[in-house]
Amino acid sequence: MTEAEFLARYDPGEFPPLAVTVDVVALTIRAGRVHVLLVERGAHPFAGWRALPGGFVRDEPLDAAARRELAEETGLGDDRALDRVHLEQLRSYGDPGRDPRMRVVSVAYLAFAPSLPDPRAGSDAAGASWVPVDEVGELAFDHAAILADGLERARAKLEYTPLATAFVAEEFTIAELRAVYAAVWGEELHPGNFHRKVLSVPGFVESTGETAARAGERGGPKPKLYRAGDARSLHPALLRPTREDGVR
Amino acid sequence: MTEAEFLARYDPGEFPPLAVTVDVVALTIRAGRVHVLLVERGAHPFAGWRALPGGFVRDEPLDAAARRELAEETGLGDDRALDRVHLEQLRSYGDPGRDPRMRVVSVAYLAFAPSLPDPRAGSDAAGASWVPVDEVGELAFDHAAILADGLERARAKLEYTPLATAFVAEEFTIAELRAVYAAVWGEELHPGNFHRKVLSVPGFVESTGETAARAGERGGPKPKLYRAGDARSLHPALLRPTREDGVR
DNA sequence: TCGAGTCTTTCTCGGTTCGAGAACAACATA
DNA sequence: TATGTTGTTCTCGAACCGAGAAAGACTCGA
Repeated sequence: MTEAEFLARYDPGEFPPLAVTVDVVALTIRAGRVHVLLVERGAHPFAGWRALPGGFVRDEPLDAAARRELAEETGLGDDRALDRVHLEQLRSYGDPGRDPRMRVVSVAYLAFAPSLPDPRAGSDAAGASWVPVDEVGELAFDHAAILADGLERARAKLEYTPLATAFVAEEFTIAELRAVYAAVWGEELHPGNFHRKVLSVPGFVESTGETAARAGERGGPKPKLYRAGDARSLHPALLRPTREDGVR
Repeated sequence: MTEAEFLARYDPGEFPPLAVTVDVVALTIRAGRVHVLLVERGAHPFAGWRALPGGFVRDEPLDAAARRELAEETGLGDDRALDRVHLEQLRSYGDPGRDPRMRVVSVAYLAFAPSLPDPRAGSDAAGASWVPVDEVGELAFDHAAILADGLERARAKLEYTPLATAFVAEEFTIAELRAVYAAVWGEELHPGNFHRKVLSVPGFVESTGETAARAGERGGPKPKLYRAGDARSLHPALLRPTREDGVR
């Protein structure tokens, strides 16, 4: 049997019905707090509940599906702002029963974005909005668990990758970078030590040679400006302040 | 429309045909070299090629499917040895065209096992065997890329998790643990420094108080025995010997 | 305009960790 | 018994880290 013959005989119907979706955990930072993009579901199941943006996969790669869903829900489809969004696969969720309609395997993606404008509702969602992660209540399906996994992944990746630069504008100050770490880790960092570490890691940031036009709202000198370097991992790493021994 | 009404009207056929499989990257260490479990495909497509063990997902959680496939391909279905295998999700692969038959989304799993016996071929595979990873040639589908991703994940997880203990027996020596690191990272480690670091990380290993009955084949004192501790991450981490700056 | 407070940036200091090397005893093999 | 190998412990200097502080530069309110 040749490959062509096999293809002709192949019957997709022999597999039980099963759908694949992508769900996107899109994170950004506003006013020093981590926010996640949520939509309000208009259709059953979980009508009226809030959920992660997502939808069924079409004839496209998985990451293209994730980017498409993100563009639709933010209403930034044609905007160049989405090009700067860092997108990576989180993991897949496929427990039977996680969707009451049928077996649905969802490939979750994690997106990191600089501060984006408020979304306009796309066609799929009754409404979309950025919600502070500590004010997110119950979510549809198992989306609360997916969000928790995404946040933990983000916290971990700050340690050993230059991920924080995805949350700030193209040019940024060390203090803005420190604010990203403080928001995601939920604790303040020593400004002096943070400054020393960031500048000592090769390829993390590079100086633009320029200085911000204005200082912070409450005073201080005009900070220097930096842009992201070419490093893809941080050596040495920027470790989180010591966790209690119990966590391990 | 109530939830029940919605379920009754729901038509799974409106989605394009699509299949979900699990593929398993099962790693073990034999004679100081990393091996991966491969099967020889008996059916089209890629008949005669080697591939990762895997198959279609049934009415079961994804990780249960991965464990089932692993049991079938190793022929260790009833054996208690599989309980000691560490299994975790790697990531999903779903590019259109990765399977010539139809759209197939594969959820890849990564398994770490102490030295297992040679597999007996299961029903799905013409033959299964442990192959040194540096002797693996071309593989069916995109399995070579999946294997590469799995190896990179394994290398990274050795740094900050007690994963290495999954490759050794329940009781082990520090030297055996060091051999795991040497095999996965592909370079020798300083015995003295490794010893100091492993014992200094809280919860990595705990002493059994006993000593091995015999020394190594080529001499040396009888080493002390340890078992895995209760830590789920290593603080401080066991960092890889410095990579070149170019890699970053 | 002046003073108080804030913030960036740089420096110091002591404790901890790390890599490299060495010492020593226990053991296997020839 | 002689020789080589290995597990374990130790030393030493360099690098790194957390905490604290100092010096300016700046904003805001009095």
